[in-house]
Amino acid sequence: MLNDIKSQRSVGPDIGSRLRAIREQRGLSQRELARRAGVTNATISLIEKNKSSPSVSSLKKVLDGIPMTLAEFFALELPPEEQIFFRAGELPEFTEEGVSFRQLGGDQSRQKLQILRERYAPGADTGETMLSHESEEGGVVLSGRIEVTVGDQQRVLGAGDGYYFDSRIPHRFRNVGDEPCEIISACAPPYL
Amino acid sequence: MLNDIKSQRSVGPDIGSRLRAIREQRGLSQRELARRAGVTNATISLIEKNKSSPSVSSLKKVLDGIPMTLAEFFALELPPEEQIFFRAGELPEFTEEGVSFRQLGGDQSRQKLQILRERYAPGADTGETMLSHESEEGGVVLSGRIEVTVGDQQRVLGAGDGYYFDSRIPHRFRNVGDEPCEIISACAPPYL
DNA sequence: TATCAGTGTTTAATTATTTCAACAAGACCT
DNA sequence: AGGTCTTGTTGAAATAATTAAACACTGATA
Repeated sequence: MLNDIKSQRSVGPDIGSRLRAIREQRGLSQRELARRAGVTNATISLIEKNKSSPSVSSLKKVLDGIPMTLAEFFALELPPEEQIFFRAGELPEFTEEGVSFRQLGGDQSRQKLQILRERYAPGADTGETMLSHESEEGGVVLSGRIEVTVGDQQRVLGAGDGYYFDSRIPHRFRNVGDEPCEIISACAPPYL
Repeated sequence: MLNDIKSQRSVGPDIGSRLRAIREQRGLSQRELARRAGVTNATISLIEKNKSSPSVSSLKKVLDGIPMTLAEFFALELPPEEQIFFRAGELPEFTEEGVSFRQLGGDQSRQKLQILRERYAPGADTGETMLSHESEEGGVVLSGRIEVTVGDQQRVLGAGDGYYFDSRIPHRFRNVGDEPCEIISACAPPYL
């Protein structure tokens, strides 16, 4: 390599910008992060400028100083949005306090399976009293961001992320973003 | 480094085992993967035996030959107990003749509900012999176009369209477009 | 048996990364 | 102004990763 790793063959993902963004977001200087990570500040500088592609073990040391796992770090490169085109559906729609449901298959009372296309307006919430029913349910987030609480676990899911749990565990959905969140979910047996 | 990266300071996560497991699962030899990735077989061997910690750019090259993203690779951390949340790249994937399935919720044999993200390559087909099983199933098309045959009914669905039927009725899915088709589907009880 | 094609491993040479140390620019204080 | 912090960057030396080529092993075939 001469000077810039990109001068060769545009090799390597843009690790540098991501690391810099994360570091700056946490208010750490290159030297401070280097100290916590047990590397030199030069290493941080070179990585951030994409002048070297760190070994996995080096990158792990750096991330330990943040701290952040390798999985979390690389998860940030996931597709920004799902490319989905919707045409006007024939699905019946039920709206209630910022949450709209459109359901596949007309009569849910005679079905084993309930499939919904859910839309949460910004700030919409299934409510402070947690939901709980005799089912199992799961879903995939299409767009937006939603905070899912299941028992004592809580995470914010984005496009492409999913969930699956026993519906008897108290749960709650809340759109914590500033844009609507769309989910395709399934529940068996149906929850009315 | 002297001989073994672990002789130094037990540095680095166990990248080697993970890479080896993935490679063997796909039925690739070290040399074949090396050829696809544009590296030498020695590199693969050393990485798998944790005798070298690959640079991120090298690891990316290797994963491109599988193919798999860095995020997916590092997201492959085994569920400690019951897994509720799934990151986008984290879902286990099964591919067969142009159709790939990624499933929410690890163990389908103990679940009431099976939720899949399905991807049909252009021309992919569930087969001339119609499917039939004791379930009910439905889904929503995210992108692409797919011809769905259920009993004596047949339709081509596009993005946003959906379906729901009794799985005992013989059915078949076929990508009649020239681009991949993605579907989120659900089935209860699971069809193995 | 001999041979061929495949596998994974190992060593020396090459190439890349990391360190050590110095440098330049900016902010802040006296 | 001059100090004195801090910041991020860069060059030469030290260290680690990658390659190229050979090795040893397995199973299939003639």
